[in-house]
Amino acid sequence: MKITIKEVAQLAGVSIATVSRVLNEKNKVKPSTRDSVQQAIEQLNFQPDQNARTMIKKSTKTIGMLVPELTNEFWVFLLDIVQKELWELGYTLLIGSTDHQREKEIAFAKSFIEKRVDGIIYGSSVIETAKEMSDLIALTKRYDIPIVTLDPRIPQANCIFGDHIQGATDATDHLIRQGHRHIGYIGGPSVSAKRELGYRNAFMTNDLIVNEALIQRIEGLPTFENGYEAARRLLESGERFTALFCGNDVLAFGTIKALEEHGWSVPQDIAVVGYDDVHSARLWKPALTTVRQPLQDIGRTLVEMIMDSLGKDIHELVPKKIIFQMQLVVRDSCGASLRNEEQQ
Amino acid sequence: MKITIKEVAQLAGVSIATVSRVLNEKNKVKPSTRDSVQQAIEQLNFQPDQNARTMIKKSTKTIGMLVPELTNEFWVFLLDIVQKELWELGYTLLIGSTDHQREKEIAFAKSFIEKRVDGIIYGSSVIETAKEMSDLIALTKRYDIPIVTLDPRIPQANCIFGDHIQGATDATDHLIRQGHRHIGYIGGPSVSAKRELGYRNAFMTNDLIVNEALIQRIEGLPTFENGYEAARRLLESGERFTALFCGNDVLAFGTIKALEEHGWSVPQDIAVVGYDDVHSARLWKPALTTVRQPLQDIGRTLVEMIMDSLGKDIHELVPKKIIFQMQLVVRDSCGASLRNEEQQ
DNA sequence: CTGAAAGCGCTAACAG
DNA sequence: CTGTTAGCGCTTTCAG
Repeated sequence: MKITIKEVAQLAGVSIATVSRVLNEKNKVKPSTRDSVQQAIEQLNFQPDQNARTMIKKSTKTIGMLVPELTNEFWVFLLDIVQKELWELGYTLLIGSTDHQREKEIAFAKSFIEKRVDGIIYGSSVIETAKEMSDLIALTKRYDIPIVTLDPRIPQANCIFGDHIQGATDATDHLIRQGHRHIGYIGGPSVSAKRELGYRNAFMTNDLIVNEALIQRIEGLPTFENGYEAARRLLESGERFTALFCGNDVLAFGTIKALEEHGWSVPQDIAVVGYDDVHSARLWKPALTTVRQPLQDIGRTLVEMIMDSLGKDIHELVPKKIIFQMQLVVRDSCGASLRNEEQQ
Repeated sequence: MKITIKEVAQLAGVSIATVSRVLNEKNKVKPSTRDSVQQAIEQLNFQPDQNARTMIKKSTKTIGMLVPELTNEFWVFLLDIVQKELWELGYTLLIGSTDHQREKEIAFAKSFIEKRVDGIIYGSSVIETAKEMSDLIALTKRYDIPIVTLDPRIPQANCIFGDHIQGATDATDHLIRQGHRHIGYIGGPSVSAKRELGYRNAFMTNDLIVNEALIQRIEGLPTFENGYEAARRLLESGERFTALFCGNDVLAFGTIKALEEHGWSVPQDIAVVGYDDVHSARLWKPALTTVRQPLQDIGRTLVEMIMDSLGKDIHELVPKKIIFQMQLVVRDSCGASLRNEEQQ
């Protein structure tokens, strides 16, 4: 039993055009007719078919969002912010969790395009080469679908990214200032390579040399378990190290676990710094020193940018790039507070 | 520059009907024409418009999912499972985070209906009365949209729920068996009331009496912060208690924090048990004793049920109710392992 | 096997 | 102010 604009029109004793008018609050409809139409709508519990609307209006009022994983607080909180922000603006969110896999990204993007989303928010930590991205971009251009990315830099698109080189440099530099010289790094392909670069950068600017043996790249996802494993490998390598900088907080949590199982306590025996400043970072024991990404700002800007590009001709668009500063948040795991106490 | 089935037909030198046929792999199309059509499709990078399709096929290949919050691992992991499961089946997920608010639930549901999702997965911990739910159900019935719920029990719908009375009873009973008599409960309206009932049930079956002063109901969301506050209130009340059962793990984490700040260590001075067995429960210090919800099974069943009801006439449907057993997972925070060691 | 034509439910001119 | 009508892009009879 389908209920369409036709049934409403019939019940209200008007034409479908009139019903459409009261639905869209456009051309003034005589109050009395409007009332009877509205009454019919409520009586029938009529919900206009968005798909039919879309065919004409060319807008689905939905945005597609691609995230690499849903098991990392960072992405989930971002998702949450974006979703709420969009809802306020009358949009709903279609989501795709891509597991950091390029094929899934493309597959989801295609399905988004088929659904004719109004825009795509593309979050990823995979490093993109221009060639590899051309599919996605070509597709979205083809269908005039604006896209805004978080972290991947695509010349033709609006992009937002954190200054991870700066963030990672600050984190590593902080460790160096604490007197550490043997600092390891735990990261990998699923973590922005910028963080490793920042780590190296801090060494360079301090005239120090990186011990390549202290760099552990995890193969799979940047999970707790993989952080744990990476730290174990480092421990077993026999190399000497007194501090560890981890590509993200979850990795740092796993790392701390491995360290403590090994009998080392953080930060007394070894300093650990994470990245992201996920909600649980401050709750962890020890409270994690980490690099804060301005999540709220990022989420809002993402939505702002996508909304901004909606009306416009995508081919005329001058791609904007917005970069966010990262902020080192010193807590317990790096041992800085410990040192300060000693000095006092 | 929009590219439609028309352009493809033109390029391939056939009618749009033929293009449609190769798209839907139906009536055999002569291999040679099929090839040229397929070539045209690729050349133009044609993505058929799902909205137009939907108007005829009556299926959007998308499912809407309502969750109360995205900042609790429980719902996020469930979301992740559901999303992946659906993707395998060729469906995409529209999400709505309702903040435990009834109006948002209805508003999202309406927007889902307008988009003509094929089905709705409705997760909530809000207690529903038949009257309050009638809107939502009436709406979905009206538009033949199947709905399956997680935890709310709606007579006319397929429902899945955990046996939270059993789970909470087991948890509390375990504490009682450890010798605890002064056991508090931290919960509230945004946590299934079943958990409080299970808590009470354990007291009854053990011929003990609940001290109502030890029940703390949080007003807002069941967050870390609110768990912390509830525990503080309990601490300040001056009431005596040696164990605390928390309505969910996040609440338990906050509780532990408050307890430790107060100078009590868990589990030596006080036992704490949570609920859900969220991923970080085992990583927490102390590792949290909690009640495990079979998340994987729940997610899968949710998808299974919604898929199951897709073809069928919703009005003929005999609502299924599936109940899942909860499982107590004993770790460190309840002190059981501690006692065992002492006894040895 | 393939094309022509009739809609799906709605909006947007265009008349009245 | 309101009704008629022509599509939106696609699928689906119904003929050839």
